Amino acid sequence: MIHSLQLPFPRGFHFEHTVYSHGWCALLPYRLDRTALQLRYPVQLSTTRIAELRIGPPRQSRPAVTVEVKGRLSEDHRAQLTRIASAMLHLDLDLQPFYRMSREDSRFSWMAQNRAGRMLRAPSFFEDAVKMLLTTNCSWSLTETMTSRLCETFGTVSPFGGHCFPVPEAIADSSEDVLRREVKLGYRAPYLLEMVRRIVRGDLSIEDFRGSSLPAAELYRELRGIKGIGDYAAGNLLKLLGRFDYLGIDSWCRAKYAEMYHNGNPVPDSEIVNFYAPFNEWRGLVMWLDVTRHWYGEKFPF
DNA sequence: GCGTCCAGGTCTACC
DNA sequence: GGTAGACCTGGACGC
Repeated sequence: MIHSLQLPFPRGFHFEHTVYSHGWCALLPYRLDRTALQLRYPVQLSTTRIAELRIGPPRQSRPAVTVEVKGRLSEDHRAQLTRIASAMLHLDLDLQPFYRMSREDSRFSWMAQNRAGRMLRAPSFFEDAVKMLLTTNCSWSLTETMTSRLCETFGTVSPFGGHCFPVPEAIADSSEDVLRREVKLGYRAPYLLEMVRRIVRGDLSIEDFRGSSLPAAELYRELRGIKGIGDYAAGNLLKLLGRFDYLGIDSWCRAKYAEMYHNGNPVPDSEIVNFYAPFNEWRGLVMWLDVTRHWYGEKFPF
């Protein structure tokens, strides 16, 4: 049975630019119908019940958000799914101050004009953190493969196809050997295992990062305290929390910046940091949009 | 077919 | 606090 959800969309929301804001839409359990521009995601409502969220192109300026689930949908589950869809699209992020700032600089005013900057997230910060760990020191195709194998090995089978993203408990009961041999995480295996076991023990309240009022520097320090999360991963996880104080520079950003501003000649990170420093608390977002600007004029790569 | 390099890094030991 | 070296995987590339 198909149910529709009503979400509170902020002014200036852009569905397509949110979906394609970075690579998350290409990682399971997200499934993207590129022709219809419909994003699907299986949500485990209980041990025996799974719903599929379907977020589609705008109708009357608002994306159509529907849920397919066998049978009736309780009010509690409807509210839960509404919260999840809202969290995925990061609808509570106010980008108006960022757009006002970008309009003041002709080099970056396109960001406001394109309503860019809202980044797709996972339903949980746990999933964001795991996926970020799996982007470190490898090609994008390997990130896709590792994520798929993680879902297939530990996630519940969805009646709508594929698997759900695993809960920490499912991975915590496993072993480093399984994570290395079957999921092929390599040296990331002990990092993931330590993270999920800390969560299960109650030593790491990972979902508290979302909605935290702590200063960005404090959140950054906490994230760096998770094994396997370094400067790059912590900086980019902060972006998924709506904090853009850190750049999260990786080799791809480095190369793109060098190509855009130095004819491809490598520059030290300190120069990139200085270049975006005037944008203060928005500098991480300005950098990311700047180095991905060609996506908006040409074609999104995912 | 085989060896090497490296990609959307991080940790640890050492200085 | 700065840096060298080790670390998994898998695709690209040269031979």
